[in-house]
Amino acid sequence: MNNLPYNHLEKSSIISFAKEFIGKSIQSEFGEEIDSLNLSNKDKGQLGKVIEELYFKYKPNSDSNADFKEAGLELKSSGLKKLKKSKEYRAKERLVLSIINYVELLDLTFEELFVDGKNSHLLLIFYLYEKGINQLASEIKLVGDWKYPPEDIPILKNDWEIIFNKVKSGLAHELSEGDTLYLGACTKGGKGGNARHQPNSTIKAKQRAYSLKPGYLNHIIANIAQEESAVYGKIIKRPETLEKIQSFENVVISMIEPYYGILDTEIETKLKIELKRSYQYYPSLLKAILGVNINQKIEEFEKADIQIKAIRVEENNSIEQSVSFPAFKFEQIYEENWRESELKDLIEKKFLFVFFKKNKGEYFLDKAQFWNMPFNDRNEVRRVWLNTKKQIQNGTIFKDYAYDKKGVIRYSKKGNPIRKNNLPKLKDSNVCHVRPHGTDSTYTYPLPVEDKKLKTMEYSKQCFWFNAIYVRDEIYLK
DNA sequence: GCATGATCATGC
DNA sequence: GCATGATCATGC
Repeated sequence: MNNLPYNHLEKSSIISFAKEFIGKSIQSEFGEEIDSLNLSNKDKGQLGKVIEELYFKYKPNSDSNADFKEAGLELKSSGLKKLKKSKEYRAKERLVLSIINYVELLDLTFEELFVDGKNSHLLLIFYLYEKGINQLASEIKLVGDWKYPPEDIPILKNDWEIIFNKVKSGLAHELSEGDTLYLGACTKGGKGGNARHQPNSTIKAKQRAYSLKPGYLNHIIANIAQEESAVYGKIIKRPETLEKIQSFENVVISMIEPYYGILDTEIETKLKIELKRSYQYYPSLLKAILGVNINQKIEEFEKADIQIKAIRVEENNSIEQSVSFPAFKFEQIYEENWRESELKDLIEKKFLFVFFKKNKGEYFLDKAQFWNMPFNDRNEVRRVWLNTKKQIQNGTIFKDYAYDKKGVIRYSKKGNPIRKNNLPKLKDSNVCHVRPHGTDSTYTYPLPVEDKKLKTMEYSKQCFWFNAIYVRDEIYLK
């Protein structure tokens, strides 16, 4: 290893050498050598491994040591996607760290893994992801190293403990990324064939790896790119606050709790703000309670990728409105399988539900609670997703127009014909359904397959909804 | 009063 | 001009 163009014993040398790779690609620099590596199709996705071998001329290892074991640096490559609107970069997906060995896990401490061990100091090489372009030909866009700052350690440790305790209790098969904030337990490996034994249970569990969740990875990216700016609003100013109250969730709840039982308008008065009665009223009120400007993002929520939902509850404890998500792209569902689907990612996230309850015609803040979807319900969502996909594949979304008693097509207030569809309905599942979600019904997304009845290649935007009854019974009343 | 389709208002 | 979080509107 004496002829290396960097000093493999020194982190700083490795990092600065890595930065020289920015703007290039494996294909552009080592095109002819790629073939000599005899990469299997599986390896072709492992850009990090190839970079290590061709660029660093360093033999990769997959044992429990870090990749650059003398220097204690773990090399990770990951994709960046460029946002269309803002042109900013975001993580294409979570960053997968070491495999969670369910049996040996119980011998390793958090510190051995994330403070001193393999995952403690990362050398991150981000390539620019573009659809249809092989990783090896992708441009290296951003390079930097990452050590967990002290204020993140309590949250990471708490995450690790949640994973640890679930495995210890024989519940490895029920692990979910929504269990945790920054550090996730993501599935790794393809369909079937990857079931592992776990301690204290005879049920086999999917293979999973520790991962840095997309929100947290975006935070890292922003730091490395020096783009961290005032658009983030911190809830937790000092790490000590966190250690004292034990968990991030408790900190957030303890900030909302003082407003329990108080009318929305009184909360405005207390906070010395005036909000308009728009559909954004309750989300805005919540941000104000958390001490964040309305137009700011909340740093911890971004890092942990927490989904906030403001819900109105009626006097008889019913919830009238189902809970919407962003509109999906028909083409994307058509192309994806469940494991890599957007919806699976979404429902594995952690949610913060804040309930505003009606009393004599006015709403007061009733309670706030963190939640993530139980294992069995996630399977039910999968079923609904598959049914949705089937309609898209078959070109059978459109069912019929809505007619009045005289047999004339009904039109909406805005003058658009009302169309009924075959997508999964409220009654088809006790967890979720599909309904329109756009500015109005003329806002469409392209269809991958022509709609058989409508003879068009587009349809009104739709999204998945949590059933209102599900939210009431499984979250509000629990 | 529920189920379903449609749309509002804001912010980027 | 559209994405989004949320809520409205109408028929049955």
